This record gives sequence, C-alpha cells and structure tokens, in this order.
Amino acid sequence: MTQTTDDTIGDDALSGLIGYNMKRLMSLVSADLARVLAAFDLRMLPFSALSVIVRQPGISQTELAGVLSIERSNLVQIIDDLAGRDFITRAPVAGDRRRNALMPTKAGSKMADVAQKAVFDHEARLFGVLSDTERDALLAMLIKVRQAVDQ
Amino acid sequence: MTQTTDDTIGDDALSGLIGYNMKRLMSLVSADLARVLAAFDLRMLPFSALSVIVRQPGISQTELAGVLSIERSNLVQIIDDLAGRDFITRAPVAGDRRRNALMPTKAGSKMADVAQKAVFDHEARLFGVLSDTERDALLAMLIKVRQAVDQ
DNA sequence: TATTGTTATACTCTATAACTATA
DNA sequence: TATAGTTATAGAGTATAACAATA
Repeated sequence: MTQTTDDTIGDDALSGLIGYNMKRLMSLVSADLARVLAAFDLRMLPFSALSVIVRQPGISQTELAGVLSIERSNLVQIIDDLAGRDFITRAPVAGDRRRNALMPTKAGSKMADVAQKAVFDHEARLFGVLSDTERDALLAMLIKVRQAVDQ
Repeated sequence: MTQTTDDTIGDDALSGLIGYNMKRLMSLVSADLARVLAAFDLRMLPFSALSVIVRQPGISQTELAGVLSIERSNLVQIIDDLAGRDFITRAPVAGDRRRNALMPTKAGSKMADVAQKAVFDHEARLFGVLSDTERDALLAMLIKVRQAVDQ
C-alpha cells in the first residue's frame, strides 16, 4: 500500500462540486440505461429520437435535432437506422421538397411504447433510493438549472 | 412551419425522465466548465487528476484511476500531459519499482489552486438559480444515488 | 501467477465544414 | 441567398486486449 497524506484515498478535492458528482452519476446511469435499451437493440439517441417522433409525427430532421439539442449531421445516421428497421418513414412534405416528415410506423410506435415502459421501470429502480418527493425535487432542479443556463 | 399533432414541438415524451434531463443539463455544464478550464489549458480529466494528486501526493496511477473511475490505460496520456507541463512528477516508490508515486510540483499545486477557485466560482454562477439549501440537497441526492447504484 | 504502467485499437459521441437540392 | 438533408472528418471519452518489467 502506498502511504499518502490522508488515511483514505478519495476524491475529496472534487466531491464538493455538483458538476463532478453529476458526471460521475451520469456515467453510471448511462451505462445502466444502455443495458436496458440494448435488449431492444436501441441506444440512447435512437430511443430518444423515436420517442419524440411517435409523440410528434411529421416533425422534420432539423426540428428533431433542435428538440434533442444535437447536430443535424449527427441525426442522419440515427434516422437511417430507425428507417432501416422500419420504425419510421421519411414522408415527403407537400410544398417543401427539402424536408422529410418523420412518421412512426406501427412497429415503431409499438417499440417506443415497450422501450419507454422499460426505461421508466428502470428509472424507478435506479432512483429508488430517493423518495417520490426527492425525485420530484431532483427533476425540478435539473430542469430549472437547465432553463436558467440555456437562457 | 411543419404542423404536428401538438401545437408545440418539444421533448414531452422524455421530459419526465431524470436520466434524460440529467444528460441534457450535464451537456451544458460540461461545455461551460470546459470553457473555464480552457483558460488554463486544462480539460476536465487532467484537472480532476491534478486536483486529486495535489490532495493525495504519492498516489499511484492505478489508485488514481480507481478514484476517478477511469481505466488505467486512459490515464496514461493524462499523466504524460501533466508531467510534460511540469505539474507533476513520477517519483519512484521504494520497495516497488512497478509503481509511480505521483507528486505535484509547486507549479502544479499553484495551478490546481487557481483552477479549483475558477471552477468553484463558475459552479456558483452556473447553479446560482438554486438556493444554498437546494444546492446542498441536489449534491446530497447525486451522491446518495451514486452510492446506492454503485453498490 | 498477479500487478503496474504502457501501447494499440476500436467504438461512441460530438462538432465543423462543405456539398446538393431545393426554396 | 438561405435552408434541409447529407457526407466526410476530426477530436474527445471510453473500453478491451496484450505486452514488458516487476512483484
């Protein structure tokens, strides 16, 4: 054992930082969520994109990229994947042939339903150590800070 | 404007998920923190590593990787960078020539101090929309969930 | 045999620039 | 000129396997 100045080896210098702790937790949450979604052969972004398309049929790729805060260019492969698996279609938009209206298929809607249930169940387990009140407070704070930072 | 089923275009299907909202906020926090650290030509991991080394002089690379929850192999380039800039040294460990005892230099300690101040100031601004009580509660919840999930 | 530091490699996520077709 | 979708590319983070030196 290497002797250090303190008796314990830890991240004391960083543990007071919300950002640091959020990153550490997010890493665990992502890994766990990825495992849940892997059962449906989905990753986080395709899952998110499909969920939004089911809720907002007809949305364009630029709009969807805006909703998810990702680059249009990075959405293309995700849309390709979802379309290739017949979860969505790229329908033409009357009056603007540049746009695609993203539409869920029946299989896509079903997949979104099932995957969303699994994700919500998984969240309930993952954050189960928190009370309902705490979870509500956590969610509210995350959204509040995001809105404040994001203008 | 493309007309969708709802009047607003948003991420309703996902906004109830803590994980999703945490990822969205984390993305903003990371980008902002990266900007702060860029003033010192540091990124998040080198900053974190240096902070721990200053607090725990003599720590080995394997131990440091464990503290930060990253792979040993991915730490090597970070240590190379910090050593190349004379912020740390790799001292020999008496009795085990496999190990490096990571030691901060004076310049490294100074850099850690200055950068940590900037990061804490930045956090205060970033999470300024929350009260002190809320920030404490948020930090406590992040740590509580991490400990629960991480065994 | 096991561990430490290291190298090589590959995959994901993310960001930017530039192209095409359409407007 | 500007916008939508696309392609190519590069950087950063992360994960795994294998090696040399040492225990």
